Amino acid sequence: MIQIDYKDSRPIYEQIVEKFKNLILKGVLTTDEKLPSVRSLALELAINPNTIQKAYAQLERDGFIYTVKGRGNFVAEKEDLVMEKKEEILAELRQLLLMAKEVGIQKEELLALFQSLGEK
Amino acid sequence: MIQIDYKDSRPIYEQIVEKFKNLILKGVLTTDEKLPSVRSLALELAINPNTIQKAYAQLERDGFIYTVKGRGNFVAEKEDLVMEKKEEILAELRQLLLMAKEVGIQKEELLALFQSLGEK
DNA sequence: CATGTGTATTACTTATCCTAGTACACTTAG
DNA sequence: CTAAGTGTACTAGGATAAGTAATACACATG
Repeated sequence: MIQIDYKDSRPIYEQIVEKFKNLILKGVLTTDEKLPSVRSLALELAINPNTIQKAYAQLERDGFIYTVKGRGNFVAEKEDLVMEKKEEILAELRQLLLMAKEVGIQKEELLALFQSLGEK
Repeated sequence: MIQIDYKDSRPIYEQIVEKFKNLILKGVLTTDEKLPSVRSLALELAINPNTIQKAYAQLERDGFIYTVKGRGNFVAEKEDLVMEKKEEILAELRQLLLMAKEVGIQKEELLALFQSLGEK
């Protein structure tokens, strides 16, 4: 299901996070589906359970899965995922617009930027 | 002119960068004014010249100063500084707006955000 | 060409990150 | 209620990266 690439310089847990994100985004894993337990996956990949744990914790922070103690890890709703991403972007946008104002970027410049993107 | 705080956990070069940025933004150091040489400041602070060098390199990357080999480091024009900051913000904004589009944030939402900030 | 300037190379020390070992805590099936 | 499966916390070892220093090089100017 998941495979580690030791030629890849990125840490193992990061590779795992990415693979699961792909599986979820592509719909291979669907809402509320159970992920392999930390132990079973650790056994399968011949690595330490804590490394899987770290990957799962990351996936949870990013809103891709939810965890139930003693039961396992499950795929989160895609709706939630999108909403969360939206909120993130809007928050960043707010902050950036404030900075823009401080630096004296004119409203017209911003609106122009806006329009140019909308047209594509 | 500059002082190191050893209780501060941040690296020395970073403290120096910040102090000079403040001095420049507050106008204590004015355009084309010469900064202390790497050696003299290193001597004064009893640290290695390379650490000062690292700080100055950072300040140059950030557009706060410009360097002339064999002559020294000098305060950059404030105009340039602001322009650079502007470009940075606009670039980030462009990227963020693209992401917003990908996630399906509506034009109305963005415009509303714009307006709310403009009114303050 | 001597002195003051920035720069490059190298190495040492320290802090941070990744992974592992182990023990603990919760949930459910039987 | 206990056994087996689950996630979690704590600690420690090893590798990697970051900060600083020592030293030597290169450019500018009087």
